Amino acid sequence: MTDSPTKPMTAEDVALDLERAIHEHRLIPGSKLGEDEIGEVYGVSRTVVRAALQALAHRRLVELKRNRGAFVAQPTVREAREVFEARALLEPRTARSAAVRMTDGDIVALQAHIDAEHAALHAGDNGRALYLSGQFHIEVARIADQATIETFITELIARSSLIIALYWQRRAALCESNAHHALMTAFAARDGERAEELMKSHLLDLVSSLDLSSKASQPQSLREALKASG
Amino acid sequence: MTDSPTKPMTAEDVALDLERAIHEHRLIPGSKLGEDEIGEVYGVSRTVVRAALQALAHRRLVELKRNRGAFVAQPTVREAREVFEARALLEPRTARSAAVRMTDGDIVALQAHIDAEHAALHAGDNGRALYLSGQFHIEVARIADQATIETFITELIARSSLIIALYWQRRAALCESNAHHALMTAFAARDGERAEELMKSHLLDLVSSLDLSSKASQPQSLREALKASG
DNA sequence: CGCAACAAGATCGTATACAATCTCGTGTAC
DNA sequence: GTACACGAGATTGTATACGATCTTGTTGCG
Repeated sequence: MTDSPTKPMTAEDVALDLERAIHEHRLIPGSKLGEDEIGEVYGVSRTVVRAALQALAHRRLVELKRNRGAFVAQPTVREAREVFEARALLEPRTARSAAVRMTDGDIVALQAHIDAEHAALHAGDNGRALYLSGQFHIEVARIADQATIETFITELIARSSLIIALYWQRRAALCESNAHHALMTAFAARDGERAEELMKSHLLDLVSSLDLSSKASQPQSLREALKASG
Repeated sequence: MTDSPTKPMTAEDVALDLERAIHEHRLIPGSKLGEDEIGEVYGVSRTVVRAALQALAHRRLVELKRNRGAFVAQPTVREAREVFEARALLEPRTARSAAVRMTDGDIVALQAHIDAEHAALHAGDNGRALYLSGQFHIEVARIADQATIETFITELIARSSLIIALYWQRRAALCESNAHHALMTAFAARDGERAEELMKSHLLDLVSSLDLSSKASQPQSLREALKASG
């Protein structure tokens, strides 16, 4: 089990790993992503690192500043509202389609997903719990069998993770527990109408758990944030 | 006006130019996009060409095949259906928002857009007319003031152009003329409800103008197509 | 003492070179 | 005559090298 001759990772591998790290809040918004640094970590050249960063930039997960480098994106309040507007347009109808097409196997898989989320939560691994709660939404889109919409939702979920990192205010519990469980009952009953409504309220709850008062924290740059605290 | 000392284009410039060419059907689905060839055309190195192609690949406009190169994407029948499903979810509600927020200036600009489309059509420039008809939808999204949704719609419009290139059957007239004009009347009246309904029917009309009988033409590769004709 | 100009270091942008893989034509065996 | 195997050519994948730009510490002037 030597790890020295690890076969070279491709750009997509690096992008996926970075995306996971961002999703789990191991990389926080604003973090600098130096090309040499990442290349050294994964044992690849800057060429593939750049490709990975460009891919993430296109998904709006990192921001590329010319001659300055790549940073984990910091969605503005406006972008946060837009992301949840888009989710409100896409996800409820997708949940309805999923409810109709849902197989028994899908239900088992979804329930296992929720269980894993709870397990991570009880283990104190909030990052992983947050990641899994996002994956739940993506699973629903997959079951709805709409790959294009699934791609959009996947991007919106990832951006939502950044938004939560920046604007979360209710630190009590991860919102999902109840909402996702309620959705499961609608799925089990193949009740598309109810699934659509539940998803709609779930998204509204999510938005209301954020602090999007416009004037609030948008630390455009680390320097800005430090200035303010000084 | 010498063009020899043209300053070097950036990757995004190349990507935009290629996207326009695809959108105007100057590049048809399946076309090979050789890196050296493109680099020579735009006077840039393969490095920037690769970045441009990767950007287009992420927008699903080109397909990257490992060790084989980049090709203009050939959406399958299934992808075609999915694209219009997604548009059906996003565009009607967006048209409603646009109608409410519409300013007099917006209306003038939109009307000018339609006029340009008709002019291109009468000039026989079908490619440009198709491009402009797509831009109309994007303009609506811009007026709705939802940048995130606008990004999605922009991608869907571009993919729709590929789908039209592959599956168009009514060659009579570009579908837009009437539908877009009708939308304008709803916009002028700030009638969001009507704009939403009109956009919905417009998209349904679009789908019904395609030949999506599953077994039909999907020339996976140029070679396949030529084999069949031989 | 504060501020602006300058220079050294670091990081990114682009081009080029080399290695890996695939395509396709040629030759040989059956 | 057909089919398979081999090799030359071409194309992509990756790494490295060099130039441009930005950051930052220092120095000199006001």
